[in-house]
Amino acid sequence: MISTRGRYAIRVLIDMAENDNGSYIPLKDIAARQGISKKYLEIIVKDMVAGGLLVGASGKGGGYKLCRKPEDYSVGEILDLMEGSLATVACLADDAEPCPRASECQTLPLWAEYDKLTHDFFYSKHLTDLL
Amino acid sequence: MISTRGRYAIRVLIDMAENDNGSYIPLKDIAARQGISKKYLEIIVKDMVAGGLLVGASGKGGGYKLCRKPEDYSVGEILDLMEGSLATVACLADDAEPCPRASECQTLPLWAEYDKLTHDFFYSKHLTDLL
DNA sequence: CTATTTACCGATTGACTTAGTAGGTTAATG
DNA sequence: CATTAACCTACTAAGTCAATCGGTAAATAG
Repeated sequence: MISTRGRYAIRVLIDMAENDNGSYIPLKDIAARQGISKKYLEIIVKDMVAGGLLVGASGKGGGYKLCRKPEDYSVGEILDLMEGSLATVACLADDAEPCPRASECQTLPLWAEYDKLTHDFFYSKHLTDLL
Repeated sequence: MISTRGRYAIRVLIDMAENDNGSYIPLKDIAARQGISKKYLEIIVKDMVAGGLLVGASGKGGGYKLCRKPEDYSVGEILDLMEGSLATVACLADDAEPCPRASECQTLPLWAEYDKLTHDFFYSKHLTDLL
């Protein structure tokens, strides 16, 4: 299941792409339009800045701004960043400690195949596909 | 992420298919072969019986037995039963209360497309593909 | 210079889920 | 009738999720 972190991140990016006038957009406006708690969005948006999806600017006239063209954001990248991992099973996560059963595991190929399907699907979708 | 409930259920079925000699297999044997706590497997296997994946028999000489041919078990059915739902987002789960934003939601088609991909993938895989 | 706006930051919380464990009772058979 | 095995209810420790609370730092408009 995709959590609110990933889902809200995508909604924020869509909102920003559709309301982009070149200047910074205050989070307050995005939260109001999307009907999401501004306080909670702060946490999410902070991680998006850290992950290079957005740039922020403090003070009056500040807010957040996209730092790429909408077609250069893939959904897969957004979800990987916000969800930590899209891996189907723990042993296929990037930071997984090697599973001792891996060589004899009869289900691993199944999960690996599904993981590839998932990866290819989400990385083939871009922000522009959602506008 | 697929939890142990779904993963162990598949392993149990694989184990039973590979060690099928026509009679009932005690859970103790499966747990020992798979290196999984028998007590925990009890919970999982109980749900598998309730879901029509297995039949159980009490008493001496009892245990569990497959109730179909291995090719008639789809991975999708197993996971749907054990994980409750394979839905990517809550609003696409079978028991979901309708989302008021659904008609205007710009991401719903994305999740729906991915859900279909997931469903088709797992229902196309059968127990025989894992032996 | 100062009031306002806005991002940024850390800690906490309540509800829920996960992966088990503990301790039995019932059913069947050799 | 002793043994084996399924079946059943309850509990728990740890972790995650979706927030909320109460601030501090930075930038600008007037």
